[in-house]
Amino acid sequence: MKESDFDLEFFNDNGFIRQSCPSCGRAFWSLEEWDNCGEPPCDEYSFIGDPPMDSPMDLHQTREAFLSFFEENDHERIARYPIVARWRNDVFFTQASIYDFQPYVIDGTIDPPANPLTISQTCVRFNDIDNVGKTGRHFTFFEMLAHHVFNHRDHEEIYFKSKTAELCHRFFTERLGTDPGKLRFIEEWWEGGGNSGPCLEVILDGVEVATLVFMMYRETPQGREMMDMQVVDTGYGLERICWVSQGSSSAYEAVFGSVVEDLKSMAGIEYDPRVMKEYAKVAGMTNARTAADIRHIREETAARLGMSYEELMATVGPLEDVYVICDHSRALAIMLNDAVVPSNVQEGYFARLLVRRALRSIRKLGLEVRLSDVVAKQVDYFTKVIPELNENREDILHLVDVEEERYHDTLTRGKQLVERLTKDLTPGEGIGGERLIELYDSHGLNPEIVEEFADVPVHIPDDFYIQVTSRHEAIEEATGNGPEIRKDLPGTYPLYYEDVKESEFQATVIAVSGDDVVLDKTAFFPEGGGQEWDLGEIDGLNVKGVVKSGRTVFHTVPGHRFQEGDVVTGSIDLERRRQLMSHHTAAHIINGVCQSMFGNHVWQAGANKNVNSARLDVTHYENFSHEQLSMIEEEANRTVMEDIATVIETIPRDEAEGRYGFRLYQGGAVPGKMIRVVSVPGVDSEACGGLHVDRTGKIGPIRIIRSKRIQDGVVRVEYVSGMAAVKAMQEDRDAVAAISEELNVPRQDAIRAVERTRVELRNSQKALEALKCEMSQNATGDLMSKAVDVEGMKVVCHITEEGEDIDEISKALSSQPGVVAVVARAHPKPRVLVSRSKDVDIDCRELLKEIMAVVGGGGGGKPDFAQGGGGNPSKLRTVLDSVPFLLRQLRSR
RNA sequence: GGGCCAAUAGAUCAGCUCGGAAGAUCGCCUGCUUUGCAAGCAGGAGGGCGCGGGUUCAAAUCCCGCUUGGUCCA
Repeated sequence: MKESDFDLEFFNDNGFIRQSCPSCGRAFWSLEEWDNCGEPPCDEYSFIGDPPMDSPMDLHQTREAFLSFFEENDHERIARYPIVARWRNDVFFTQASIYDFQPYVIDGTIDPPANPLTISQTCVRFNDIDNVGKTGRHFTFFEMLAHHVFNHRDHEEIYFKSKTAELCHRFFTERLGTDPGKLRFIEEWWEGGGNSGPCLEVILDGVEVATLVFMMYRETPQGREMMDMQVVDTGYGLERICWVSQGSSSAYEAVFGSVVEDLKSMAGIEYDPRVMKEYAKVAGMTNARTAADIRHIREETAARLGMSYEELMATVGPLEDVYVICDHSRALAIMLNDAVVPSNVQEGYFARLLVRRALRSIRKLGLEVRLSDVVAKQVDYFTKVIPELNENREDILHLVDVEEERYHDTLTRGKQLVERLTKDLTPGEGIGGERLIELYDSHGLNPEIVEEFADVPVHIPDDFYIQVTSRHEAIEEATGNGPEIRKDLPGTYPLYYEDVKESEFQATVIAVSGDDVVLDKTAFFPEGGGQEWDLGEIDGLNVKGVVKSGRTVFHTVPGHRFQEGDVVTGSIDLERRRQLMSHHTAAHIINGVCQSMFGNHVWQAGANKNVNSARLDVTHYENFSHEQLSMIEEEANRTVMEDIATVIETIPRDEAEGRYGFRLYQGGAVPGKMIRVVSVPGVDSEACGGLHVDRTGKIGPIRIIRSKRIQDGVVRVEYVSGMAAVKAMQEDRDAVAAISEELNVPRQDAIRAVERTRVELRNSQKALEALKCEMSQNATGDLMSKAVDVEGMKVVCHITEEGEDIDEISKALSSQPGVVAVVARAHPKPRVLVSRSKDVDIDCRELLKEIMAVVGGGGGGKPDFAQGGGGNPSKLRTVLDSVPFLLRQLRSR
């Protein structure tokens, strides 16, 4: 057996005993000797009703106890990071405190904000969402308390394994008053996100209260490598510790404070602590993974209490719904505060999921409460630790209301759908199988709701959700890799950041590859941040494109003959650049205006600025109205006219974040220690690598063209500014002038004139149609007089001339009594209609068949009307003449 | 990022399986009945079947692509 990773000074000097658990076989350290490792399923909870700590703490007290303890022990307390991990593109949400420092702190790109540090990080995880409310310990939203150390090999070690275990032990014993002998440290191995290392699970009275990870290795295809950075990554469950301190029957009872009490009394729930205690114990023993596990927990609990499954569920069921509402409303408050806009894609979907699940629980309990009211309680409860919650209060609650309304609409649609569906069922037939799955998967109606809406039996298979999942599993995608970065070339010095108005420069060619030229320095701005590249010339040759790869700028200069070492002269098309800068600064202003106008949930979701037009995508729950677009336009132009000096500074990342917050990262993740921040003071500050005007007045007019909802939760604002805006105004003016001229009216009357013209056109079309119909009616008299009598039927055959309406003539003829009408047209393609009066007994299809047999082509229809076409038009005359004969033949069969 | 469902009259939908002259209900308009209202009776208007291709004598209907909305999953 390999030597222990945890032969620590702290354990050895203080008399800890290394033991091995007889049931799971894992090694653990403790001051006392134990029968097992203490973690379920080897052991069960023993703190319920008998907390091992000095005094019960609420959530806020627990957090404060932790953070202040580590502050007193030389850790710097830092603020939480947002719950949407915008600095990363591999995940949506912050799921652990270490996420805050990945990848740039861990890989050494930037320094940690403090070292060592302590934090309470807000997190969400959705993988166990089905267990929330049921197991007594699962949450979607939780806080991870942590102390972190980043030991780089170039610096002296701050502390590592031994001190970590010591601090942990001291926190539980000294600060919380836990009996030292109760703590057990299980040796484990941790792997995640391409890293790995040994770890200790800290067990207290049957529950894992902390995990101490020592991130030391990088897992590569070549094997395990030691990292330059040795990281202490601890995670203490705030909710767990709070729960243990109270010894309550479930974590939910401990952490939700007054919110859970309010809901219980609203729902009129009587709480039986004896049942819940047993339930929590059994749940704690089970690694709840599937619906079957949950069922097992319930059966086991019922057996222990000597009651039936149904009796147990009558007690536990409503409580579970209360807990779900508490959990989901809390997660929503934080997520919406951190600017998640509910939608049907990406991170927004998880917000929608929470809203809908919470509403279902409210519905099940029959509560007369809006979800936003519950979220408001959570906002109130958390605002003392997250002050922005109060600032964003209105915005958060509005988003919840909008989303509740959306679900209401879905249910209304769903109800109609189910009613229509059940109408067509044969008596006794129910809804089940594929149909039930489709109602959920395509229409958002889960089986319980369908059951409620339907007045027929609904058969819900036990593995319903598994079937839904398997539908989605079938296809696995292969995502392509991004463009390769050439790292073999030296960097290009960016002259464009020094003086945006300097158009001429000299530089030396340092590499050549096909049409691409690399210079030692350049004033050409490469494509980036949604801003298009500069155009211009190098030694008189046109530059077609400029891109940056890594730190190297490539100029595409077709037909060049440059060689390494050549000294060249570049010149920039400054007019173009001025336009691009105008569009770029305008984007920042529009973004800032939208945020202050509509709320904190508005974020940039994408942008593009070229020379003729520009667009900015922002997160928002509905498209902007014309009035709102006008307001945005007015406000943006006001900012322009105030002629504010823009500020561009390159400052350390932590300083920038401290000053402007995470709103900086409108354009997404930005690597590096130093960040270039572009500010329009009082309006907007963003990390941005683009080129900007130095005063907002230079933007010129900003003109919003239109907006459209490009996906649920994202609105695209199309705009132009500067000379492009002037051009757009001119185009509009010219268009209106052209329209008025065409209509021969003064421009202020143009709209009325267009309306009138449209109505007139429409009336004329109607009149023409009526006229055609009338003419056909009139023509019937003429045609009827030429009718041939065949066995009492008046047979009319006619080939239409130019201008006659074949359909109307056919209809008019057969609306008279006793008629068989064959109306044909030769151009542009042969077409034959056979119709008859109601009182005539022949099958038009058979007659048509005979006719088309001669003409060629095909046809078909109904007994009283058939139509066909194709074939040879020159045969029409002859075949129509033979219709009386054909009819007689048919009759004689 | 991916799967599924949908788009037809002002609104809600049928018609699509299996191609053959575009329907229902509500709402709207006119008239009658009623002191008035709700309603009832009689009549009427209202439709480029989301867009673009293709197959066919013929497409709302079948095939392909797109747009818009909904929904589920990650």
